[in-house]
Amino acid sequence: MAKYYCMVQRDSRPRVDAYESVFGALAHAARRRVLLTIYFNGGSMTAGEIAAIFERAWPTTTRHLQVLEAAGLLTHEKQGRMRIYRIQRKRLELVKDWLAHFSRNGKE
Amino acid sequence: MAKYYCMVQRDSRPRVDAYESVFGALAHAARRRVLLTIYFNGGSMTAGEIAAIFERAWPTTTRHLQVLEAAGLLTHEKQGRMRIYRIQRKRLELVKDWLAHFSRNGKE
DNA sequence: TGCTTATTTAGCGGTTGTACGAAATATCTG
DNA sequence: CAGATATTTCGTACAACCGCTAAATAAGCA
Repeated sequence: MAKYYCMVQRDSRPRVDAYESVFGALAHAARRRVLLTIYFNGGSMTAGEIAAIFERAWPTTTRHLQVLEAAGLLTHEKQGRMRIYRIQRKRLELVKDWLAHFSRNGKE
Repeated sequence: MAKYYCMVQRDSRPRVDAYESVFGALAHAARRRVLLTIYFNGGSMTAGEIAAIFERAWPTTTRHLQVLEAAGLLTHEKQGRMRIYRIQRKRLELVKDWLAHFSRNGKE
């Protein structure tokens, strides 16, 4: 009866949850597009600018923005009655970190 | 009335669909764990070995394997009555490719 | 104050995803 | 062939997700 590496991460729970929320957020095409759109428009946009670009109803976009923010991929600040969403590129590195598991040098 | 980059990818549909399936597959913790587990066990494992490690019922794991395979992250071959799943590391580079959009040099 | 603009919250159908147990398929073994 | 092993397919129940409309909140403006 052979033994296998199980890849359960018992500790570092915050990191596990972080993967969960980040990968979850990136799982939807609209949310990936939101990130790209904000990024290519200089890193920040108001909710209205974002919502105007997408076909969905505004509340739908709001929801996506919230998912992205919960994942730490966006932050927002108020400016008057507008909310400015700013991309957190650093957070995307979590994905890169996860991918790095598969690039141990020494393996083909 | 300002104009914004919209980030709609009208062409290259296969690539868009590929993102969809790959990010979708990675959105579930169990599937991410399957990939890591197979990778750290040498790149391939039988369905039974994989199913034995996870708490879920076997049919559930089968489904996850199918999702991963549909995304191109795994392939399988039959060997007798066993099915050997093999990781396709190359496919993970799609994720890296997508991330690369956010690392234009010249930007802070 | 009352009207407009900006944006979110609430609530509700519809679709999709997840997990399970039972049954089916396929292969090996005696 | 009969039985055991390996794995998937099927059918179902439940939860999560998505998108919508209507209503609420909040800020700016006359």
